[in-house]
Amino acid sequence: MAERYSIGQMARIGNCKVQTIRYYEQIGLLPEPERSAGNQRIYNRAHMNRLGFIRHSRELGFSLDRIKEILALTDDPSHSCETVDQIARRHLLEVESRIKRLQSMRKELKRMIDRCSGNKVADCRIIEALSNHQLCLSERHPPE
Amino acid sequence: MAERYSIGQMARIGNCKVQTIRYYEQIGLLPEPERSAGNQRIYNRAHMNRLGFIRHSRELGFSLDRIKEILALTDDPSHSCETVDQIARRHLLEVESRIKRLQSMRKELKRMIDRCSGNKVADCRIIEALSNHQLCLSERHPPE
DNA sequence: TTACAACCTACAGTCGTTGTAGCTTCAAGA
DNA sequence: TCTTGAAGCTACAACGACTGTAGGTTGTAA
Repeated sequence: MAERYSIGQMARIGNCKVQTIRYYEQIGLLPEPERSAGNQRIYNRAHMNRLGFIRHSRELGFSLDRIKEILALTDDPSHSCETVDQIARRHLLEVESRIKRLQSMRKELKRMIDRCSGNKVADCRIIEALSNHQLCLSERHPPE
Repeated sequence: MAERYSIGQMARIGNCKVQTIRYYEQIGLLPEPERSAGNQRIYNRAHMNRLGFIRHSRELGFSLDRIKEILALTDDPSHSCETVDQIARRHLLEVESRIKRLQSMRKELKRMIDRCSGNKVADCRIIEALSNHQLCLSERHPPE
C-alpha cells in the first residue's frame, strides 16, 4: 500500500535536481529515507509532501533556515504556543508583504501587456511601481 | 535639484549591503553612476528606483537574469511588441502562481496561529497545504 | 585639523544549488 | 538469461548571488 518513490520521481515532482534532494538530506532538511537492497533511496508520500513544501517555499524566496524553522514547528508538536505564535506571525507578516508586492507587480505587468497590444512600450512604469520604498519600510518596521 | 545619494543611502533603502550594489554594477544590472572628485559613487533617483525594483524582485524570488530581461524591456522602448508581450506574459504567469501559493501559505499560517491560541499544535497542515503538487504542475504546464 | 565613519579596490568565503567523474544497480527487451 | 541504457550512488568542483575582510582613501563634523 505504502507508495514508494525513487529520487528521480521526487526531483520531477519537486521541480528540482536529484542532487538538490541529496543536499537537503545532507543538511538535515529531509530525513534519511530507507534504502533498497542495492542502496538506492526509497521515499514515501510524507517525504514527497515535505519536499513539496520546501520547494514551494524556496521558489517563493524563503531561506532554508527559515524553512527549517517552520518545519521544526510541525515536526515537534511539543513546542510552546508562544514559540509557534511568534514564528508563525513573523512568517505571516512576510508572506503578506510578498503578496502585496506581487500584486503590484501583477498590476504593472498587465498594464504593460495591455498597452503593448496598442503599439509602443514607450512609458513602462514597472520600475516606479515596484521601487515603492514604502513597502520596504513597512516590512522592516511592521505596524504592530 | 537633482537628488544625490551615496552608496550607503542606497543600501539602506534597498535593504541590502553596499557590496551588493557594487556587485550589481559589476554585472551590468545597475549603470555606472557619476563619481565625486574623490572617486565616490553618486546616485540619483533613477538609480534608486532601479535598485528598488531589483531588490523587491529578488526578495520575491526572481533570478538576476530574469530581472535583467524585464529591465531590458523598460530600458529600450524599441523592443517589438511580441518580445514585450512574450516576456511580460511569462513573468505574469509566474507572478500569479506565486500569489496563489503565498495565499495558501497565508491561510495555513492563520489557521496555525488561531489553533494555537487554543492550546496544542497537534495537527499542523501547513505542509499538506503547500506540497500541493497541482500547483507545481500547473506552473510547469501553464493553461494556455 | 584631526578623528572617525563611510567610501574605495581586490579578493576570499558562504549559501544553495548544479555539474562532472567514475562507478553500481535496475528494468526491459533480444 | 544476458545485456544495455537509464537512473542511481559517492565525492568533489563550479556556479549564482551575495557577504566579509584587508588595506588603503575621502568626507564631515567637532
